[in-house]
Amino acid sequence: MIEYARQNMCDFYLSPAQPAPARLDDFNVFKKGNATFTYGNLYPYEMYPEVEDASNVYYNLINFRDYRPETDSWKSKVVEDWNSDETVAWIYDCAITTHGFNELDVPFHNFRISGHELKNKRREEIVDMMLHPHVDNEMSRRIAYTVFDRLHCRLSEEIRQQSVLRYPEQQTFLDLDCHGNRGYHSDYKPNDISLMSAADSGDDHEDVFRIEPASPACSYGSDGSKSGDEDDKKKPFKRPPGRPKGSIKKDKRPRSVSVPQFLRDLLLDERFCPSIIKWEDHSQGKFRFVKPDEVAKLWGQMKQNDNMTFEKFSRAMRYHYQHMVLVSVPTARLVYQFGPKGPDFKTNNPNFVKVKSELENPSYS
DNA sequence: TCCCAGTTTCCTGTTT
DNA sequence: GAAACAGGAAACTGGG
Repeated sequence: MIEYARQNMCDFYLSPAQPAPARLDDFNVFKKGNATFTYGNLYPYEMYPEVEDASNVYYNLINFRDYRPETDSWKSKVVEDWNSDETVAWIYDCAITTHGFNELDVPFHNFRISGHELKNKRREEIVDMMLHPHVDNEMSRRIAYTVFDRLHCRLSEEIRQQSVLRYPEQQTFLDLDCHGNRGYHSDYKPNDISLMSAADSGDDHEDVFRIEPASPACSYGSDGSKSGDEDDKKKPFKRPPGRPKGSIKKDKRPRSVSVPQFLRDLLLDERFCPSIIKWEDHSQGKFRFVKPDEVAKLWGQMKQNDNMTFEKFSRAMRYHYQHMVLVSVPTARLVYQFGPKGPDFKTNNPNFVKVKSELENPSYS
């Protein structure tokens, strides 16, 4: 039916030569007179009770006119090299084919951009692009999050493949795929590459965390000096403070995400908020660690550092007090606050509180 | 080469 | 007493 509408009705009633308002009128006339059945099939009322006119269908049909997902050339290219057609085709494959979203809910025309532009979009920018006046905001946000995640999974995979080609003997955090993280035994799947997006430089630390306690080359005392006396042999290996020497320099990569950005990303991600971290007072940027060790573990996972603890992580957080990126919240334990120089943490749904319609239609969440 | 920002580790002391 | 917090110190990295 959709195909029929796209190929016939749309072409007939929505001539490209006509100005948009006229075409919308035509479509409404068409809908009222003849095509209620079609309209009902495109937007089943039980799923979209808020849809009361044909404009939604109209706008999306318009989108289809501009959009021809015929190409699959994106499959053999890196995101960076996609042209606008390939970007749109990938969006279709990702959102519709793979994740089963309704094709009429995706404003494809907003995604007629190059892969280079797409990969530089932030999560909220993707959300903005996905928003459409005639599509439910929560639905758009859900699609956008899916698209964003899949995009960064793909980018991660591209980097991983390049990394394997360049350093086949080395294992980096990028070996963590999008469906589970090697060595991470938790219910949480930190597959949101936004959390890792710019963390490529983190793999410079990979050697850091591979120091074996028995390694003669690493027999440093706690004061950082070499020592080989009996006491040190008895004591378990104690890593000296700071980053050990010997990290291999590689290609220049973007600087890692900072601790405040990492926290912000967790708080804006439904998979982590409110299960392990949540907003205490979103208007003030206050948040609470629900499972501080899990957050630290995620940070360590991202940094390829199995030794990360909340104690160390919180020290990194406290470092940001001095620049007012974070501010302390006295008296409240495990509660911190973004400062005036902190990252943008705006969201219209802190802690992902279910809206009424979602509660009434749990199958749609 | 130097400096700075950011991070990690260790540590001591304080507060809850 | 344990956990959380605060912050100094040192060592390191990447970037300007």
